Amino acid sequence: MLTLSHPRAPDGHGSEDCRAVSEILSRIGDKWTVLVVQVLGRGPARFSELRRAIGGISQKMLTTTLRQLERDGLATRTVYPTIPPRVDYELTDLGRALLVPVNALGEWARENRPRIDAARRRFDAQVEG
Amino acid sequence: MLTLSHPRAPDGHGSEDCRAVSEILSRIGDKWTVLVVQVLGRGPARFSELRRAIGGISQKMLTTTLRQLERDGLATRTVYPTIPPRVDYELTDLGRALLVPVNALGEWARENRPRIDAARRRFDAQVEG
DNA sequence: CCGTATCCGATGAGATACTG
DNA sequence: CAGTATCTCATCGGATACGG
Repeated sequence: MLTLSHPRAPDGHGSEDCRAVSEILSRIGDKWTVLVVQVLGRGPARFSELRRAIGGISQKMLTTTLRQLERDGLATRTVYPTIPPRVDYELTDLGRALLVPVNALGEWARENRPRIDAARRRFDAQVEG
Repeated sequence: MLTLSHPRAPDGHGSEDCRAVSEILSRIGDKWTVLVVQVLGRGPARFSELRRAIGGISQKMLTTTLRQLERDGLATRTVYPTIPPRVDYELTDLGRALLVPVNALGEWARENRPRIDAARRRFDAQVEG
């Protein structure tokens, strides 16, 4: 199932795969996407709930981020034509699947953040000196 | 014990952790960082090798990306004062550790890209219609 | 309540030219 | 070969105002 046309890569990662990682990361690596996905990971939520749960996000960016998630099939948008209007957002199966590797990365970030911070301080001290 | 339904965060992820994911993703979610990390994952390489291995990166961006990796303690920079000069870059243990969750995300991207593309086509068709 | 439209500053990133 | 400096353009994201 896995074609290994390139003998170079250590364990089956072709260079197309590298581009794939890069693209998905550029896609979800913006300021708000993963935060929204993680909040939605706790269950469906409406617009204003999301906005409150994520502190500091502007209305514009929340809308934009949610539209992108919808477009990519990671979340669904359900409109209840009541007055006042109510809109629910919910992760799709695809969105929930994404949460797995994202949380793995989160775990890594949480564990290694002190090391990164220390490295930065060392580097900046060197440069300044 | 954990319930599967609505209530709280599934397994002990506080909101600080969410921010941590977000920050690390914003850090490595730029256009070139993961590509460079993945190439370095195959072993040490010098500047021009990296540049060739990654097609399309400008000299400026490669330098910038490598400096950030160095600053964050993810890669080392070794200068050989020969003529012409030679500079080797290599992943640190921290950098290699990062490769694990990044590759997991890459695996997800590779597996689900067709689904994302299909969702996008559906969405765009709707909007246009 | 849930958006869209617009303006604007900050950052990202390519092209090019120059140095040790 | 490896890197810096500068210019330029595109995109990101916040603030604000308005509409259904």
